[in-house]
Amino acid sequence: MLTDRQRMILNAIVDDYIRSAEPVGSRSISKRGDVGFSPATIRNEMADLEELGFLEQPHTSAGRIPSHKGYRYYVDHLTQSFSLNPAELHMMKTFFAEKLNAMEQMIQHAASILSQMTNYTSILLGPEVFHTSLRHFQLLPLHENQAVAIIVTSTGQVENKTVSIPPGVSVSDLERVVNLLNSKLVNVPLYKLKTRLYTELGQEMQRHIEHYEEIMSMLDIALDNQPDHRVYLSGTTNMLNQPEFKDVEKVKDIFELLEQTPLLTKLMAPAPGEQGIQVKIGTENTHEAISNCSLITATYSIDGKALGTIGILGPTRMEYARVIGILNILSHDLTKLLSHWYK
Amino acid sequence: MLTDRQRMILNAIVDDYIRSAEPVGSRSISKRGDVGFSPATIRNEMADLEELGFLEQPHTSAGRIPSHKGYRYYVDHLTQSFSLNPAELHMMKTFFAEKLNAMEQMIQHAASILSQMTNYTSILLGPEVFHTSLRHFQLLPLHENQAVAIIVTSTGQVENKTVSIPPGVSVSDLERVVNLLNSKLVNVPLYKLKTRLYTELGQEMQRHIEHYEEIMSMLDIALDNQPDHRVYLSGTTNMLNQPEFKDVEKVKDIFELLEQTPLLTKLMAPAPGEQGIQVKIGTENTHEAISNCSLITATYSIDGKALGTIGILGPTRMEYARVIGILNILSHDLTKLLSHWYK
DNA sequence: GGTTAGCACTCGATGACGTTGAGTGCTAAC
DNA sequence: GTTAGCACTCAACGTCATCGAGTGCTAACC
Repeated sequence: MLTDRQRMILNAIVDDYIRSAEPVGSRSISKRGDVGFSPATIRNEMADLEELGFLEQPHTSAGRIPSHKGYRYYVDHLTQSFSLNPAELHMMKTFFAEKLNAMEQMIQHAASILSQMTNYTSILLGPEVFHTSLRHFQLLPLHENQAVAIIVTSTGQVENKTVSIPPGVSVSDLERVVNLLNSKLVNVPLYKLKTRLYTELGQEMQRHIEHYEEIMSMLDIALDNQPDHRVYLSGTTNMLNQPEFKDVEKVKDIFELLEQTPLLTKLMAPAPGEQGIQVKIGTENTHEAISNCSLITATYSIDGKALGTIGILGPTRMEYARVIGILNILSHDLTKLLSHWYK
Repeated sequence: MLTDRQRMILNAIVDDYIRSAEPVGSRSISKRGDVGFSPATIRNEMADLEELGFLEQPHTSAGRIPSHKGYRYYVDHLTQSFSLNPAELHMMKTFFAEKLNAMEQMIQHAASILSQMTNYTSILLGPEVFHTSLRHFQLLPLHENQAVAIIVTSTGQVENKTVSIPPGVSVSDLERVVNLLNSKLVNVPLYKLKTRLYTELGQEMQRHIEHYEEIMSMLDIALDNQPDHRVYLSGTTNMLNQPEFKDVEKVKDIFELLEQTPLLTKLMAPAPGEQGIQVKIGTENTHEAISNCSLITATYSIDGKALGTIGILGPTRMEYARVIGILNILSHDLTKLLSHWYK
C-alpha cells in the first residue's frame, strides 16, 4: 500500500512528533539523517501521505502531524522491539522478587512502577471474579448483634463485610451455619455462590437451622461481593505534564473518567477472544473524554484464562514502542508470578 | 480593633470575592444593599482596611481582594452559622442510616459525600491505630506453604496479609498458635501487639510449640500492621473547576501532594490538644504547594480520644461558613456513629 | 465632622495591525 | 526521479490605541 520511502518518512514523522509534540516540517525530517532526501522530495511524499489520510495539517503553513490512521499504521508496523536499559530491568526484577506481598499490594505496586517507568497514567484491573472461587468463609461476631463476614478467595484475596446478626440467633447457630457453608461451598466460583446457597443448601438449612429466613437474608448480604473489578490507578498527575493537556478543560474530563470505576472497567475490558497487547488509538476508544488519548492494554492470565488487565493511558502521541515493550514484559511476568502463586 | 462599619465592609468583600473570584469594587459593595453607604465612603474604608493589611489590590485600578489576614479575620468572626437545605440534610441523614457498611466503605462514602456537597476536595484520615485493639486473629492456610493472616480490630476493620508457612510446621501447630494468641492477645492495642508477643508469649510458646523460631518470625510479619493512617480522597477533580487553578502548573503541585500519603497525614494532623474545627489559610499551611489553598479540618473521636481527621481542601477563596457548617455536622455524626459502633 | 458627588487618573483587558519566520506548494532546472 | 528556488500562507508575537472599571482626592453638603 505504501512505498518503502513513504513508510520511512511516516515513521520519522511519528517518531519526531512523539518526542516534540509539535508539527514536524520537511526540513527537520531531511536533517535527521536516516531519510536521505531533500526537503522538497519529502514535501512531495508528505503531500501524498496527507492525501492518503496518514497525516494531518493543523493549518496550511504548519508541519504535519500523524492522524489516527497514521498512528495506527505506525503501531501495526512497529518493528524494532523496545529494550529496557539495565536500571529499568533491575527495577522490574526487584519488583518481582517481593512476591510475599499480598496480591492487592502487589498490584498497586505494579501500577506505580508502570507509571514511573512510562511517565503516563497506569490503570490495572484486579483479577476477574469469574475465575476465583471460595476458599474459606468465616463469621466473626463483634457484638451481640453485629459480625464481620470474611471471604477468602482462591487467589488469596480477603473480602470482608459487616452484617447484622438477626435477633434470637445464637453464636452456636452461626457456627453451624459457617461449618455448613464451608463444607458445601468451598471451591465454588464466587459469582455462583448465591445461587448455590439457595439451590443446594436451602433445604438442608431449613431442616437443621432455626431462624432460617433471617439467616438467609443475612448471608445474602454477606456473600454479596461486588462483581466489578478493583481498579488501581497510578501516575494520574503525569497527564498534566503532557503539553496537549495544558488546557485544564481537557484534563478535567479525563480525570473525571478516571474516577469512575465502571466506565474504566468497560474501557479496559479486552475484546472477547483477544490475548496479548491491544492498542486503541484516539477515537477507537469508546469514550469521548479520551478521544485524544491512546490506551494500550495487556492481559495477564492463569492457565490461559484472562485474569485481569494492565493498561497505560497517554496522549495519542505516545511512545508506543517503549510502552508496548514494557507492558509485554510486565504482563508475562505477572502471569508467571500468579501461576506460581496460584499453583 | 476594627469599627463596626469596617467589619461589615470586610465581610461584604470577602463574601463577594468568594462567590465571584474577582476583585470587588466599592460600587458593587454599595449596591449590595446590606452596607448602606456610597461608593466613596466605602472607598475610604477600603483604603484604611488595605493599610491595616486586611485587603490587597492586584493592581492600582482594580478592586480589592482579601489578604490572608483578611480571611483569617473573616473566619475568626464568622457569626451566622451555616444551615443546610432540606435536600442536603436528607443526603447526610440517609448516609448515616446505612451504618451496616464496613467502616472502610463508610469512610470512603463519607469522603465522596463531602466532596459532592462542597465542590471541593475532601480528605479523610482513617482511625488511628493507637486506639484500636485486637479483637480476633486468624491464620488460614492457602497451600501447604502459604497462609493468610487475618486481624480483626476492635473497630471492625479487617487487615490481612499473606505469609509463608515455615517448612515442617503442621496445620495443627498453627491452630495451637492461633488459639494461644487469641486467648492472650485479645484487647491488646495493635501497636503493642508485637512487644507483647515477645514478652508474654515467648516463653510459653517456646515450651509448647515446635519450630518456635520460625513461627515467631512468621508472626512477626503477620502482625506487622502499617501504623500510618489510611487516606481517603474524593473530588480531587473539583480543584480543576476553580478559576484560580486554570493554570495547569499550579494544580500539578497540588495533585502531586495529594498522591503522597505521608505528607497529607502530616498536613492533616491536628495541632496537639486542639479539638473541633481548625482552619488553615494559605501560608499557614506548612506545604508550599497549597499556599494558595485553605484547609479546614475537623477531628472525630471516641470517648474524647481523637480517632481520625476529616478535611476539606479548596482555594483560599473558600466558602468558609458553609464548609465549617458541614464539617461540624459530619464530624459530630461520625463521632456519634463510631461511639455506637464501638460500644 | 462625617458623608457624598464629581472628576481626573490608572492600568489591565481587548482588539486592530504589522512583522516575523517556519513551513508549504509549485515550477523549472538538473 | 530528484532537487533548488521562490512566492505564498498563516500562527505567533509585539506594538499601539481604545475602553472601562475602579481608585484617590477635593470640595460641597448635611
